[in-house]
Amino acid sequence: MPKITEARREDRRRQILDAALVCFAENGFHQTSMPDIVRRSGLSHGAVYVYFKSKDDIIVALAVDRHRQEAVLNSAALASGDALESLRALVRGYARSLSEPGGDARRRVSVNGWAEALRNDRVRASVLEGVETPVSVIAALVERAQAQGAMSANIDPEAVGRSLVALFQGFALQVAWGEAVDMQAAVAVVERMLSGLASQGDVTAARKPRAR
Amino acid sequence: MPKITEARREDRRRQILDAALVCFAENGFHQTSMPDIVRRSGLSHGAVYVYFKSKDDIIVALAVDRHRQEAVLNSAALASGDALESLRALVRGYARSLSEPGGDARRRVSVNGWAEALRNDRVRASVLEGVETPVSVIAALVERAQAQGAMSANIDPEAVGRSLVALFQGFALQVAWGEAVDMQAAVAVVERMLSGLASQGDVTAARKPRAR
Amino acid sequence: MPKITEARREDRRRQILDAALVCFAENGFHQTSMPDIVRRSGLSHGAVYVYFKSKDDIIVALAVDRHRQEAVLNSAALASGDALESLRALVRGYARSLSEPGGDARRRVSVNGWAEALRNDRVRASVLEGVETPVSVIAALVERAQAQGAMSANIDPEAVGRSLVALFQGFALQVAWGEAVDMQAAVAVVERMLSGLASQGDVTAARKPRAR
Amino acid sequence: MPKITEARREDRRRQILDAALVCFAENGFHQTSMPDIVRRSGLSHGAVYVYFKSKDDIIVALAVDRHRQEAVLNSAALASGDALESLRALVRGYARSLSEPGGDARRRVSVNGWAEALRNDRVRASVLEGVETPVSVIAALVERAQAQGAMSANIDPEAVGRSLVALFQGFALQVAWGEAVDMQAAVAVVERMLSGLASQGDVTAARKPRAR
DNA sequence: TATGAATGAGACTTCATTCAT
DNA sequence: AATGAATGAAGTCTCATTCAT
Repeated sequence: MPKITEARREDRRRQILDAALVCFAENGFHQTSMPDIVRRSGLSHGAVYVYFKSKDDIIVALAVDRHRQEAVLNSAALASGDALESLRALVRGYARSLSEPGGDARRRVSVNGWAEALRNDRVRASVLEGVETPVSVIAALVERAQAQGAMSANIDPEAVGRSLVALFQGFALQVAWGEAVDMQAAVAVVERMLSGLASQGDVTAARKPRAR
Repeated sequence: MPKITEARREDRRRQILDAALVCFAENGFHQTSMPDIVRRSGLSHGAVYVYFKSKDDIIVALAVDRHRQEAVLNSAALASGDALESLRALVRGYARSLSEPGGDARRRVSVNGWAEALRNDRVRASVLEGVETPVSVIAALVERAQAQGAMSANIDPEAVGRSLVALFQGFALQVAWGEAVDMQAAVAVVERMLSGLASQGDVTAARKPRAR
Repeated sequence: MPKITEARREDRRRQILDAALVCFAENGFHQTSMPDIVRRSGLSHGAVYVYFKSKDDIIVALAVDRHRQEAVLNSAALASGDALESLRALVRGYARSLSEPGGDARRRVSVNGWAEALRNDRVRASVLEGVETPVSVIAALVERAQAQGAMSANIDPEAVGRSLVALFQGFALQVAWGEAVDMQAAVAVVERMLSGLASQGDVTAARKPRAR
Repeated sequence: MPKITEARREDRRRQILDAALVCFAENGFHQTSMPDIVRRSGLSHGAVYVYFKSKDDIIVALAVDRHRQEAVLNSAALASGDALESLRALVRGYARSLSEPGGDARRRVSVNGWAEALRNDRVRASVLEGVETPVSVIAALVERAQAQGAMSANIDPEAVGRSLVALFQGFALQVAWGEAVDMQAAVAVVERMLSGLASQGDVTAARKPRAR
């Protein structure tokens, strides 16, 4: 029989996470103090601790939130029939999310999360799941494309997954730094790169067998 | 007139930076304390402050070191004549540096540096220079390849630069996390992708107009 | 006009005190938090404050409870006729209460109460009354024994009271610590000691004047 | 090559322990804050932490100090030849230490230590050793007295040890509380009690002429 | 140069208690 | 009567850095 409604409870949580996101984006996890978050959230010190047991829990909650949002993006990709086209759609989706205005803070916090994942097991779990999922989705699409004859059979599906994910991790990094990334041009290049994986690319492969 | 030789001075500096690298790799910049570094360096607290004015200076010094090492990798690429082959060589060079055994600490610290670059101007300068340089080198190679007719003219050279750099930033991240990245397979995929940028890729493009 | 019956009220009180006793026995008064007590009592935070104005009130209530229980033990002693035998009975009563299984928590909390009595006036009042009462009872028995000729007249009755109480305070302490106190052997020794106070001891005393 | 001499170091330590003793005597361990100790010691906050890793370490250090002082008292007792007289000397020694003017703070802290020993293993170790040592010493003296025929053979030596120690623990408690304990009268009673353990104290006393 | 004791601000978190519901 | 969210003061401890030696 809680004294406040579930909705209000969720509001408070969000209020804290929003405040934390802004602080973390500005100063990183470990140079943001709890007083910073408290101040920005407009709540009292103790109130924050009602909703989150520790600063670490706030960091983890943000990582989980982030991962949950991205999951939606990925799950949609497997629906369509044309595997190659699905891949291209996925690429465009990633690109779009990197161009999203107002997503700055979230992108900066993501980069902080990558570093945090190196030593914080809970963050690591969330972040790695956020990486492994798209890798698997892409690998599945590649396999489907290979089955459809649209992609050369001697390509390692997982390697394609890791490569595309790596590509967008790097883009995310550059965007977070505020570098002048021309996302449209980048997508054009990536689509050319994808075409290198398509079947006709094999001709090349046949002519120039790679050592391995 | 220094009371110790320049060589000894350099030794001390290295001793401190080595200690700091290990600590930072393990715990990140802001969860490593000066006492941690002092302890691991085997020096005294005060001695460390003789060589570095602040903890921040140590972080920056490591970033600069890192950047200096990478510069070598890039500068070599422009020498050879065949631009496309140079690109491939560059790719293999990056891949090799990611597989280098014993480079773990350095790679982990790099990821921390990416986050640090978001808010620490001196680190940012160093890190961004470390990104812009290869972007330019690759763009130059692409332009040369286009001039040689080995690459389609309607590709944005800088976008290729950003893409390849992004790719390896992402790989670096995944490797730093300890994920099972099959670097050899990855290189194979990247070379296929590069072939998508090569001239014959255009033929494909012409034959199979992209939906969008 | 209370909305709940007096019985229910008393139940709640007991529920809280029982929970507090367990917590205090485990962690002491000041390392037990109100949340600890609330959790263990199964009540809500606010409910506890309905029955006790403060944490201090809970501590005092336990001290008073304890004192009330012990009072019974003492009051019985004055009934019998043979003073010396009454003393022995008292000793056996104390010993029995120290051996009582399940009394562990109460004994541990007592020791905490002794320390608390050093600075908390309300606890002090309760605890000291719990000491002064048996001292008086024993002194009265000694005086009666002296009147009956069963005990040397030149013994200070209050000193005997303090001594016997001290003896059992010390035993209580050792038992609370979980030391291997052989209570039966201890009682045997104490009875021997009591016999030293009995009349025939005087002969010795007379023959062998103490140095001091 | 410490920057300060060992003596100065020891001075500082003592300065802190003295301050802590006064604070603990006044308010107990857990109602004394580190700022309290810092303030009274006249040192800076950080300086205290140079000498003691934690508040707990200060508490333990006091317990150890205390135990070391008492050890002297006990070790002396085994020297003399006459076991019964040694026992009496021990009793007078204990009594003297309870009358020592200026020992108030130390006695109050001891009582706090007893409570602390219930849950703090390091304090417990120190405190229990401080109890077990005199118990053993007394038991040894009793055995020697029995061998000398000065004490009835059917008395449990350890029980005597525990009893005498208990007696003085109880006295210490009453003195710490500031009760009007007439130590001289108490010693007189204790010596009578001891005589109850001597051979003639036996019911059999008449039948069993004592050696001495 | 080098030492390491010292500083004191500030970190995270918990607490006893209150009070709107 | 009872709930449990909220308060904000205060707790312990660590930190980057300085400076007497």
